[in-house]
Amino acid sequence: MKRDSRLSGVLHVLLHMAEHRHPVTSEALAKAMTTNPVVIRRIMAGLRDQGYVQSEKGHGGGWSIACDLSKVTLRDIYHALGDPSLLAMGNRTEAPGCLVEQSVNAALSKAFDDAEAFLLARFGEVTLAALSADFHRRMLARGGASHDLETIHAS
Amino acid sequence: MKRDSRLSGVLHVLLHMAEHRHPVTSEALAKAMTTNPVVIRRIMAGLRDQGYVQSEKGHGGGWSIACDLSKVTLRDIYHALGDPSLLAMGNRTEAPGCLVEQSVNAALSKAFDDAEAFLLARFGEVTLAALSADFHRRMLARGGASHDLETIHAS
DNA sequence: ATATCATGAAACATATGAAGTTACATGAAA
DNA sequence: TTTCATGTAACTTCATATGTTTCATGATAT
Repeated sequence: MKRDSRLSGVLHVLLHMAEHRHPVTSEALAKAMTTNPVVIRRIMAGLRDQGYVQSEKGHGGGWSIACDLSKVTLRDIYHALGDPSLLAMGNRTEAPGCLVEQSVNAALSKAFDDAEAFLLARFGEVTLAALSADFHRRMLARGGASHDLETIHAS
Repeated sequence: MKRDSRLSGVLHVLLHMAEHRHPVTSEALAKAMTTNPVVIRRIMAGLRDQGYVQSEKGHGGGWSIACDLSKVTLRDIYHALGDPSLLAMGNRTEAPGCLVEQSVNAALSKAFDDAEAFLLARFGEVTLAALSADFHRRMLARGGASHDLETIHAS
């Protein structure tokens, strides 16, 4: 299965935005992500609706953080993306008449549901602030280079 | 993401086969699964290679169980299918130069890897015999109807 | 022998959804 | 009023599970 990388992408964007005082345009973010500005706007739409980020039009416009990074977890961001599928596997039929398939579904569903709950719980343990802090640690370890988005991505 | 239902499908097939003494044809299995015989052969190929089932050509041919159901787990079957993706999500880039993305990847990869290990562990706890036993319990609860594949799926 | 049955495998079609792209309307700032 | 940036719709592209057709291979029954 082709993997959904929206969560990965949106986190990347958020952490870059956190390094900027001023709004960052979709175009600048897209360049850093090697993608298209519309893709950025698309994955940011849900976060804007939830108030995690805000967008401004016109000169000096762009995206900026609108929340306390220490209060928002990966799970919150996941929900803001619209709860995309976590698992690549699923049951063949949801409400089968066949008793065999009911047994199979029961066993698999339990495992699937538990795995999803497990993953969501993990997401809930990680705040955006923790991610950002980890980034700053890596930055220092590498020699404390610039926080600038373009500089980071130039390497 | 569209979900992969091969594991679900192959388990359904195996449990039906377990109810038959004689080989079951791909066509009969396909009819029960409302799919195509070639699809059956395709998902069974890996299991045959691993020796969990065997196939015979010609009159009276078809598929039959070739293993001890109490010794084979869902995890074994999963591997026989070729280790398909378990998670629908993944990192945007595997080996990013960007330190921000490295932080994101590190956090997500840990959660993803743990969730996969969790799910595989669950699979490893369930034997085919346990699934079959669960089916028989459901059968008795419903009044102990026929084990016949066609009868089961006629309902 | 040969007709029939069943698998094995290749080739192709279909469907779904993420990702990428284009185009244009909306609205804010210089 | 020109420029910039987002908002949104529509479209293309791509990957992959699933479905289908076709024919070769081999086993069994008559």
